[in-house]
Amino acid sequence: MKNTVTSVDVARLAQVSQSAVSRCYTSGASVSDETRARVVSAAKKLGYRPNAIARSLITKKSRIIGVVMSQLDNQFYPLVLEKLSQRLRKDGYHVLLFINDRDESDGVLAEILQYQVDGIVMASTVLSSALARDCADAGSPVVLFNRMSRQSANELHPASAVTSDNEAGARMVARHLVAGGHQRIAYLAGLEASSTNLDRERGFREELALLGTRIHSRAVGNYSFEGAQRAARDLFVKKQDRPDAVFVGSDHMAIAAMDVLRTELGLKVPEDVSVVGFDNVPQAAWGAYQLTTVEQPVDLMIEATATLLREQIDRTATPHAITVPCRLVVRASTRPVTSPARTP
Amino acid sequence: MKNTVTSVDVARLAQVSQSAVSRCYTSGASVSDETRARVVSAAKKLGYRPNAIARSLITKKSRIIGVVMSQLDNQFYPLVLEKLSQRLRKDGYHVLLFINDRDESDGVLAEILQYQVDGIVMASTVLSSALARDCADAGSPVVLFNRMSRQSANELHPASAVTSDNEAGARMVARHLVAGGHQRIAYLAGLEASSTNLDRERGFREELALLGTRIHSRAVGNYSFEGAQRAARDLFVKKQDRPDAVFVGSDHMAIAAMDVLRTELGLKVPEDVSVVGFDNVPQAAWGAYQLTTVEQPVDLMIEATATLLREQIDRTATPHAITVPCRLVVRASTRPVTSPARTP
DNA sequence: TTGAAAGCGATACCAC
DNA sequence: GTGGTATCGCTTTCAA
Repeated sequence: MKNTVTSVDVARLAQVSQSAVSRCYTSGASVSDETRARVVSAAKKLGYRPNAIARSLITKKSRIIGVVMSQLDNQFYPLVLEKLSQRLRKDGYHVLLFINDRDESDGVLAEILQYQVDGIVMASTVLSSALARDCADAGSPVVLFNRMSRQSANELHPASAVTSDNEAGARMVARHLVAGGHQRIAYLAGLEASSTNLDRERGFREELALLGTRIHSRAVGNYSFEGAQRAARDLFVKKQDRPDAVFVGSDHMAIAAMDVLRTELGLKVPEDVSVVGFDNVPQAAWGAYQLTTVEQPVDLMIEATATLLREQIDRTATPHAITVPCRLVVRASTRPVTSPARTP
Repeated sequence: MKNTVTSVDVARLAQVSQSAVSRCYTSGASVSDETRARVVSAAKKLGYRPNAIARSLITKKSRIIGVVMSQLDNQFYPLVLEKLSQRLRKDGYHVLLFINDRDESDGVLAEILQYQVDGIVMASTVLSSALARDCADAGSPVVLFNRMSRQSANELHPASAVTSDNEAGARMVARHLVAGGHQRIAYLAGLEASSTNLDRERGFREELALLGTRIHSRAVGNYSFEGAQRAARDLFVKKQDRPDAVFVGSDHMAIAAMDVLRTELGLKVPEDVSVVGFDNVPQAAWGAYQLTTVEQPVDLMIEATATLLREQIDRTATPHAITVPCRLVVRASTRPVTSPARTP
């Protein structure tokens, strides 16, 4: 922070008032061509850049959005971060990033709010719902990304949220696996308290029931790579009555699970066991695995996030939730529907 | 940005002067216990939080570091981002994130500078060196992460930089592969103009020469997943005189290459071909591949970055470069040194 | 220790 | 269209 050249300096050099300089940098102000020319040239000569901090102070708009995230090792989130940052930039916003590491999460909020952010996007699974509420209480527009909060559902503490239709996605998986002739279908859960996991598991369970079957076995991976490795071992270590398919609560965990299946347990995917993920990570993540997955439409979700933020910032609508559809993309990690297993 | 409760409000409620309130929130100010107690209680009652924007305006310190990054699909960078953000937070700094998408890069600088950041970390490969120079010219402390700039080397336009010893790392790879008995060693290059790639390739080439051999074949992947896939096809598609080892310029590309080798070309790693990467991506990235790689010590690099930033911010040292050692971690993607290939 | 007052660098409203 | 002036919320002398 060394840029010591101010609008006053420019005004002096350009022989105009300081107000005139200011007008040249605020859109929709009336400045004569001549004045503007002199200001611009003076500004260039001095290397002047308007001070966004000072501007924020008076306009009461920082043009900064606080983004709270965790689990950047799950490739879904870097992807979201990248697209979100680009999308917000189009609206003239910048991203102040807060990465929270499980335990600590209260300090984050206080720090965010001090920076007078215009809005907050919470894309962190490990964040307590209370936090979102606190933000809302503090008057800051908040959008929950990929998670709903109980409070918002109850309309007690309104917070906007954007999610994909996790339940419907999970139902598709159930139908796909049953149609593929699978008999012993396991579920590898994410963080049990998270809304995504609750919705996915519920949809999966209910649709299986409709199809006359049920979850064969279940383990918890807590949305972490190591957790999913352990869970996969638990599910598949015993040879008898082994699952012949597993629906994993996230792509990130699905990749971990497949590693274990193939490398440690010598199982073939999908010959021995079909694997389905959820989320939509870039190909660089699943690579040769050709993972069948329920894709969340990231672009739509980002767009919805931008919309919800705008609505709250402009106070043009009250907080609400947007749910976008997701779709099942079948790749080589599951057996085709007309599978040998179907006609044993 | 709605927090309309100011220090004046608190002062009124606490029956003290506004200055007194301010002192309670600046470390090293003298306030009596009684005054502090009244202020704190009033602040809590009103939900007061000091306005960081206003503070920055007067102190001329925003406590914000601009971080410029690209290629978040390369897992090395999310990892860096996470650790960097946490490290800077310990110093009381926050991260304003700029993700630049190849083409556009000039606009970024201007936007960063307007926010009066206290410093800038450039971890983007696609950034022109000129940009770093511009920042330095503007008087902003800049640290180049994982890349050197020609200018800084020439001492013409000083910029701090932290890199690992890419050249030494590449030499280790050369020795490892030759010791493993490999005869036809290929190099899969990253972005050809980048300093990392230049250093890695030079070290590799020179060490091979010392060992009495040379690069058998070479292709360019430009540090992208797709580019590396194509490059791997080019290198290995012809069955005759195929390389029996390949040093890939980054882990991200190495994973892409291994995908192609195993899935498309039916080659076994490391039986048919050994693969070595470079960078240090989390296990979630390479998973079952057990990739041999040159690990850059991320924590050391982050620490160096924080140090270089401090030095420049406090003007306690002139810009300079820090190079940290890296180490070869041998895993299952390369044949052991006492390999059958050695005694055919 | 405390309060009054002077800015920090910009925007916004005002007459002209 | 243009220049003066109050103001944004805070830190910082400076007397008291």
